Formats: sequence, structure tokens, C-alpha cells
Amino acid sequence: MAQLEPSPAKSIATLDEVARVAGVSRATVSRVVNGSPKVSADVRRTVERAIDRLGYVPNRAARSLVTRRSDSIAVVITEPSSRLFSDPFFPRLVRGISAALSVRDLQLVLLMPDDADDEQRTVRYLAAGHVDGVILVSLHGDDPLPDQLATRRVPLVVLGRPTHGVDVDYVDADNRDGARRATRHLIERGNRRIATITGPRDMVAGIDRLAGYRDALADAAVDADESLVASGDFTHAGGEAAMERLLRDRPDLDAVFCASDLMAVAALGVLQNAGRRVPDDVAVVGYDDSPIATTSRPTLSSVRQPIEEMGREMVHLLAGSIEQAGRVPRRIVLTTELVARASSAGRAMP
Amino acid sequence: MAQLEPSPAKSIATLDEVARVAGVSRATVSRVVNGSPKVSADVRRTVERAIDRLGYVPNRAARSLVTRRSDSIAVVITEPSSRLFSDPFFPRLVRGISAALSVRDLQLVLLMPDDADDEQRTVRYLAAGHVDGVILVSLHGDDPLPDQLATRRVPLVVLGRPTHGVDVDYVDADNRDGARRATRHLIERGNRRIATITGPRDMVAGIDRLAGYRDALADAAVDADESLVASGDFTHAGGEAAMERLLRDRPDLDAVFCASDLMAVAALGVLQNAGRRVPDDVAVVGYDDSPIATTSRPTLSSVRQPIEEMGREMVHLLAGSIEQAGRVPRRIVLTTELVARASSAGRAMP
DNA sequence: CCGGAACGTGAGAGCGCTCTCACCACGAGA
DNA sequence: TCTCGTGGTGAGAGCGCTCTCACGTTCCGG
Repeated sequence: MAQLEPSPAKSIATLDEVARVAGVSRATVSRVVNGSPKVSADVRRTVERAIDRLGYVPNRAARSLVTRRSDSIAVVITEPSSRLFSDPFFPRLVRGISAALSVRDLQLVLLMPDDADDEQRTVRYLAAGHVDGVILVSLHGDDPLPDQLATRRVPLVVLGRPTHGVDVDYVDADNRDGARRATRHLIERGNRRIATITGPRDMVAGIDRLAGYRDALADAAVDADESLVASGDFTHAGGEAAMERLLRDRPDLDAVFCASDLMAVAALGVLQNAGRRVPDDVAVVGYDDSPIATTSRPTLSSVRQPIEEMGREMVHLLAGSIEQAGRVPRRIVLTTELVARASSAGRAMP
Repeated sequence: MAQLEPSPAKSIATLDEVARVAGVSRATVSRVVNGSPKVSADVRRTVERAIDRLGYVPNRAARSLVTRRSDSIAVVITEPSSRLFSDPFFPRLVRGISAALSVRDLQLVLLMPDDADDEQRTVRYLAAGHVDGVILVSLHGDDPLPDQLATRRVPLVVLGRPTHGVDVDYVDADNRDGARRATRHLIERGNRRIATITGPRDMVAGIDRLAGYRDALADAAVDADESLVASGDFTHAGGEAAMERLLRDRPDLDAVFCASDLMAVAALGVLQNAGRRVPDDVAVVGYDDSPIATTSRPTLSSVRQPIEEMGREMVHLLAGSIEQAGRVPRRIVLTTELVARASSAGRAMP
């Protein structure tokens, strides 16, 4: 054991070595590695044996250099910490993306720019072609990144319907329909004075969920007074404030649809402090079906989004737009599901 | 505008082009780009102007090919979905890692192997030298990955003290001390029949937190009966079952230290259902200081870990071990902090 | 006035791979 | 028998970069 040598340089076999061992040319080994059909069966076997024996793994850098593909895609998350850290949405989404990428043998490069400076560096990095495509996870409609990348012709898929800017591939959950389902559920259980705590008005999710709430009321010809609408910001604190306002302005309300579970849980607390029983006096439905929906008291009815599937679909879309650049933008909108729990159980008092 | 050409191939400038424009050799441009001191000030300026003008960005693949560095590190998360999705621990940790990497201009490649097969592919990928180092985030002591990577001489840092296997760099929070602080806090407020709901006994965090609990009791010479110790698994359901068992076996308990917030919130629910007031009849302290600690009723006292800092420290450690391979393994243990809230407010009844 | 260090710069090889093109053997069709 | 595919293989160029080495200048001490 010559332990003295300065680090045995975990020498990884090259194409050349495999070729020599197999007694063929580099080109042939390359064909085998890349699954070209123009190799006879026995040569292929020989080469495969040599590859196994040497433990050969292609050098990605060398390959990239000539193919001009990095076989990696970037996931860019530009999101204020609050949302990122209070909600398992991102881990689940990333998990879905990761699973879909690994099937395609693509690498996931994760970028979480901290500030504006960092974001500019990110744009440069992405525009330099270091990745084959970009998945952009940013729930704020006013993010400049999509436009910047689109003009630089970087294949791109964004999460959530963009409010403005260039046409771009996107995947979204049907927020409007989800909110409509939640509200209809409240109507069906007999509620008539249904309030809502909205998300931020500058986020598509906020806008769409409010629209869905209004749709459901309109569908059923239920009173839709503006005093029943309170603005929140998806956070616990925002939900608390909104619920307090609603209780003050409309003490007669008998249900609340909240655009996020965090706000719904906050509303639960405020209602209980005010002596209202949930669901008997006031029914509550949240949105996101996050884990706190099952740990709150009472457990929280909520709208579930197919998060992992959204991740997978983004990868599909991106793979397509990498292959055929400049094709017509596509959009995928996935349906949601209402999960009824204790906070809206039973029937409303007449 | 010759819009007809088949995709203008977002031609990115090469070193060669910069050299031609600046009227110098490739080598000189390379020196400027890499910040070598052996370039005269005016040549440097000229080259920098040319770089700006052409919008030159080095081709990472070409560079990697010759330097044998990828300038990217892998973050491998092998964790069952439950924990991953119920706790903002991972987003925060990844954020910390990401920030520290971006300062060093390293890329973050995220790997989340799904199953055993996927994990083997991951090992091969990492061992092939596609990344310069690996950060391993896996809280189970029995993970085979560290050993596999260590034998393959891949620079490696793991999260959490490993229970077995080869010596390896790691970063951990001081779980034992954190648990000791939490338990001491209960003792100081006057509790004497203090139960604990532990984490899984096969995770270091579970083991250490239990040890810290015992330390504190021993320090204060407080009764430490085994009937006060119930096994949990960090989850809500596990916490519920454990709390029920404790209440049955030791109805006289006056405080519970839970090894996770999720279990603490579950305990809160069980206690309240059983008619115990928190904190008056039973005080509760959790661990992790996760967002639910502030949204539960009552709000939950908890032990906070410096999660982002742990991510940063892992990057420091890894950078070190990439630079000097084979150095003595280091370990960094960060201190925790008790955040006192309503669930352990006031003083215990005598 | 000369030898040689010190510094700045350029030439050129080569990293490991893909891919085009040329080549060879063989069999089919004329 | 000769041509003409046709399927399988190899030779070789070249992707964009780094880095060694050689070379030219300048400047110092002897």
C-alpha cells in the first residue's frame, strides 16, 4: 500500500482508455455510450464490458463543451423568506421537479437570489447559457426576470400565470376554480353571509382566488357585499388583522373563505377569542391544504393543489421548449380539490 | 433585420474574440478573467473594456474540462417526505447554503433521490467527480451515503453528528444543550414532574435531545422516572399517541418537553381535550421554533436552532476540505436558544 | 557595459468528448 | 463481372479554456 503518494488522484477512465481496452475507436465507444443504433451487437457487448470493467463515467464538461448542452436546468426561486419558510409548498414543488428531471437525466441547479444584485448576477449566469433552461418560481407578478430571460432567448417556464409581460410557458393551479369550489361548498352547507380574506392584490393567486369567490356567490345569487371582503397577505398576522376587521364590520357573518391556510388558522384563533364556535357559528375554509390544516383545532377544510404534479409539468414543458425553440407558448392549468374537514362540517344554522 | 435565419444562435463571445478585440493573446485575457496579478494595469483595462463590450462570460464547461473543477457542489437531501414537507427546516437550510455558495461563486446542484435505485445513481454521479464536493442533509444515522462517498474520496460535509461510520466533517446544532436548556427552564419555573416526548431513537437529534433532558433533571436532582419518557417520531400523530400514553401512565405530570414542535402542538391538543390547562396545569416546551410555534394556541415555547448559519458553516467546512483534501475531519456545533412563549409562561402551581 | 533577475506577454499543447467524413466490406442488382 | 448501395467502423478536427514554457523588456548590481 503506497500510502505515500500525494493523493492517488481518483483517476477516472476516459473514452480513450475504454476504446483501447475494447480494441475499438473512440467514436465507437461514444456511439455505445450514447445509444447509437449503428453499432453491431457484439462490438457493443465488448465495449459495454470494458465500460463496466473500468467503471467509466462520461465527463460531463467535455461533453457539454462540444454539444453545447449542459444537461442541467436552473430552478430560480425569488421569493421573500416569509412565504418560503412558512409553507411546505417549495419543498414539494422542488421534489416534483427533481423527480421529473432525474428521469430525464438532467441536473437541477438551484438559484435563490438574495437581493437585487444577486438577481442580476443570476440573470447573467442564466443568459450565459450555463443551463439549458430555466424554471422560475416566483409568485409575484411584477418580477422582471421572465422578461429579461425571454429576451435573451433562454428556454423558460414559470410557475403561475404571469400578470403582464411577454407570453411565456407557464404551469398554474386553477386558483379561480379552487376558490369557487371552496365558496360553493360553504353555500351548499347553508351559509349565506360568506366573507373572504384575500391574498395580496398584486399576486395572481390572490387575484384569482378572489375572483373565484365572487364567481361562486354570483352563480348562487348570494349577497356579495364589499364589506365581506378583507385584504390579507397570505400571512398569519395579516389574517388576524383581516378577521378582526371583518368581525367588526360584519358581526353577522357566518362563514369565511381564506385564501391561505395560514390566514385561515389566524382567523380560527380570532373567531374563537371572540367566542364564535367553528364551525357551528362560523365556518372556515382555507387554501393550500398545508400540514397546519390537519393540526389546527378544529381541523381546517382547505383547497388542495397538485403541487408535485405542477413541478413535473413544468419540467415537461421546459423539455419541450428546449427541444424546439421558439414554439408557441403553452400553458398548463391543473385542477384543485376541496378537502372538507371539521372547520366546515355539518350544516349552517338557519 | 434578417429575421429569416434559423435562430441567430445567441452567439456568446469566446476568449479568442475578446483577445482579438483587445489586441492581446488568449492567455492574457484568461489572466485578466481569473484575476492574475501578472498583468499590467493598462492591458488589464483594455481587456476589461473588450470583455464588457462583447458581454463575454467564460464558458464553464471549457474551464471545467481543463481545471478539473466544476465549481459546483451538490446538496443531497435524503429524507422521507413527511419531515421534508411539514417543516421549513429544509428551505431555510438550503437558503443558508445557497447564500454562502453564491458568495464563493459556486453553483448548487440539488439532488433528492427518491428511492434506493435513485440513491445509487446519485452515488455514481457524485463519485464521477461531477461536483467538487457534497453537502449531505440526512437526519438518519443509518444512511450509507457518507461512507460510500468518503471511500470514494469525495469532499463531504454532513448535517448532524453521525452515529457511526467513518469520521467525517459535520455541522450540528447542540441538541443536547438545547434540550437541557428547555428542561432547565421548566425546572426553574417550578415544575417537578416533567415528562418528555422523544424523537426517534435512531436519529442523533432524538438521542441527543433525550440526553439533554436527562442532564437537566440530573443537574437539578429532579425525579427522572422512565414512566415520564414516551417515544415519538417527530410527527403530529406520534406526538398525540405519546401524550395520551403519558397522561394515562402519569396523570400527575406537570410539564412536557417535546423533541419537536409538531409533537408539542399535538400534545397541546391532547392536553386540552383532557381538560388540562396549558400552561397552568401542564407546561409545554417544543423544539425547532418552527412557525407553528407562534400560531398555536397557546403559543409554544421552543428551542431555536441557527438554521441558516448551519448552512453557511457547512459551506465553509466544505470549501476547506476541497482545498486541502485529506485533512483532519472537523466538526462544528452551534448553540441554540430557548424562546419562551405562552405555553410555559408564569410559574407552576405548588 | 554586461549578466541576470523580475516581470509581462504570447505560442501552443491538450483537457475528454462528439461528429463529420472517409473508408471498407459485403451483398444485391444489372 | 462490375457497379452501387449500405451498414459498420475509424481518423481527425475542434469545442473554449488553462497553463506551462519560452521569449522579450526593463532594470538592477557588479
